[in-house]
Amino acid sequence: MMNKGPCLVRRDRTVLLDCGHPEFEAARERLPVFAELVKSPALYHTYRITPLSLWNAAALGASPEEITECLERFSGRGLPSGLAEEIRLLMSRYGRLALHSADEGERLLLRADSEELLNEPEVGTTAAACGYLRTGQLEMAGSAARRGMLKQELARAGYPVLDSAGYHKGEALDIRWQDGDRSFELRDYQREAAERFRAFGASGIVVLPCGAGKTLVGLAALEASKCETLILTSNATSVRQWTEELKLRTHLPPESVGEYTGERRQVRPVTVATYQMLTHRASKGDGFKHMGLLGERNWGLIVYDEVHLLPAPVFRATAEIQATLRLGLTATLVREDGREGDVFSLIGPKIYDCPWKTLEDRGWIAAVECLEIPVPMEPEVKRRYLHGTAKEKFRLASANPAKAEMTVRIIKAHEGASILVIGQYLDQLAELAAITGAPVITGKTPQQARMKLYSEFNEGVLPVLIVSKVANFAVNLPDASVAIEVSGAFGSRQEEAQRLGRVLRPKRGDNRAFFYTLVTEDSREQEFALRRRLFLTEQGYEYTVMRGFGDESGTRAEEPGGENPHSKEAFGS
DNA sequence: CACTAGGGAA
DNA sequence: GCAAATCCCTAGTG
Repeated sequence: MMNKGPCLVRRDRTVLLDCGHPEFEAARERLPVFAELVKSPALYHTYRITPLSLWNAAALGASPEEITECLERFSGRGLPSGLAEEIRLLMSRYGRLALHSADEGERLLLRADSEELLNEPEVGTTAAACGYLRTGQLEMAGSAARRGMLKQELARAGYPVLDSAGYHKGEALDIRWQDGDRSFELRDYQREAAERFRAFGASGIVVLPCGAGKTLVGLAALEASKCETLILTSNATSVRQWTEELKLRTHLPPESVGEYTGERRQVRPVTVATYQMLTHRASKGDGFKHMGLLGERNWGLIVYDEVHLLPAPVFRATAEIQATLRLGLTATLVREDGREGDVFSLIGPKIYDCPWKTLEDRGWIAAVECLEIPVPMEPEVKRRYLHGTAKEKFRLASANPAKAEMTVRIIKAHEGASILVIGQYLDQLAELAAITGAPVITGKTPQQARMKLYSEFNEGVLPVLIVSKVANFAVNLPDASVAIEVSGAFGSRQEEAQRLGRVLRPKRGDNRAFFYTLVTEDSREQEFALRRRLFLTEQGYEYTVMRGFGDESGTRAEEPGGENPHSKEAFGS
């Protein structure tokens, strides 16, 4: 089909990548810089170049020429007519409109680099709808209060705005690293990310994999900004982690660090709160009781941890406080609700990301082998499957009882390793527990019982632990060297990334880990399984399909010391 | 007053 | 387009 390069570039800004081509790897590394992976069946990956993916590339300093050259090289031929021009046009929009401050910050000026740009109906009417009026050939002016709204609406209309309106100072805070701890140093990529934030002198998002130490990047941002800071994160455990890191790594006195949660309401120079705290309301029609926290002190910086989880009301509130410096942290900038554009406009562009494989090459995270194990249905299950509705089909395939036996085989093959079994349905997990004898942790498991199981698992006393969706949230869940995914949500890319993250911590010895995903053969589960792994595929993870796992018996890896290399023979083929 | 169970929200 | 988990608040209990 393709005679030259690995890519077929189409006029609609999609790119087909041939997975069998010798230059596949090279192309796979370059494409994510400016395109998003949307489909990845076995033979061809489909990428899409969107305005947003181009703007993020532009924010990171890429030029349209580089992108066009890259596409030409990988397609081995010229691009469809007009495509290069379109890429140049879309990308050039980033930076052509800029916001500046005037009148001591009361009003803002929207400046364009050409008169035609302001004359574009999309630009003029959108800005006018935000209350911005023409004040000159190249200029419109309006209220600073509409700063977020203006950026959001213009970006939606296809015209991103470079925000150079600056930030208010915020209350100064004397924050320095705890220098008693000589062993502690930022890793090169953490320093680079923090440096980028400082160099930008503006808001933005840092993307790093699970376990790569995003918290430290956040602390470095605090240290660089030296102002009172509000940190927003996803859950109570994470709040606790932030406050502990703050006390451990910086010389801030404990009374300067506060937690604002259901348990305690401390508003201190550095305050950590949950998103749910901010968005809580007594009942549907009521107002948000705690959104006032955003203006409670003179915050100079707001850190949005797990920014991909940012709820809609916090978006709205964030639109109103655009004069406060913002740092977003996340492992996966993808959202399942399609609001990536609002993250871009209201928090900021991506200012740093590091491909997972790069961290793997440098040994900061484990090298994970991803294996897909097809599991057939027993005739009785198959019969019920064929008669079910679409929804029942997914449920039946996900909870396929034959997965239990397969799970047991995989556990056997990895004797001596720490193994997490992760699933979505409580009854399925209970059944697995009955068969394997391993304990289950679900949302109902009290915190104390969780801690006890965690530490047993950590010490290696407990080899197998079965976990429900708690694995998606629990930041303190111990690391494992093998994860077995037995079922998952409707194609959630984030969930897959989070679960893989459970085995990413570097391993002693050869630094290898295993991620198994059990998928029922000839079922609806397959399509969702493919969707789930899009983000990881984009990051360069390949899932090897392995049929009839463990059929040839007698191959078992055993090693003293717990961390065995899970001998290759056991995974032949 | 401290603690827990249960409801509502997203 | 589903099930499960989370968090916050309140009412009930001892």
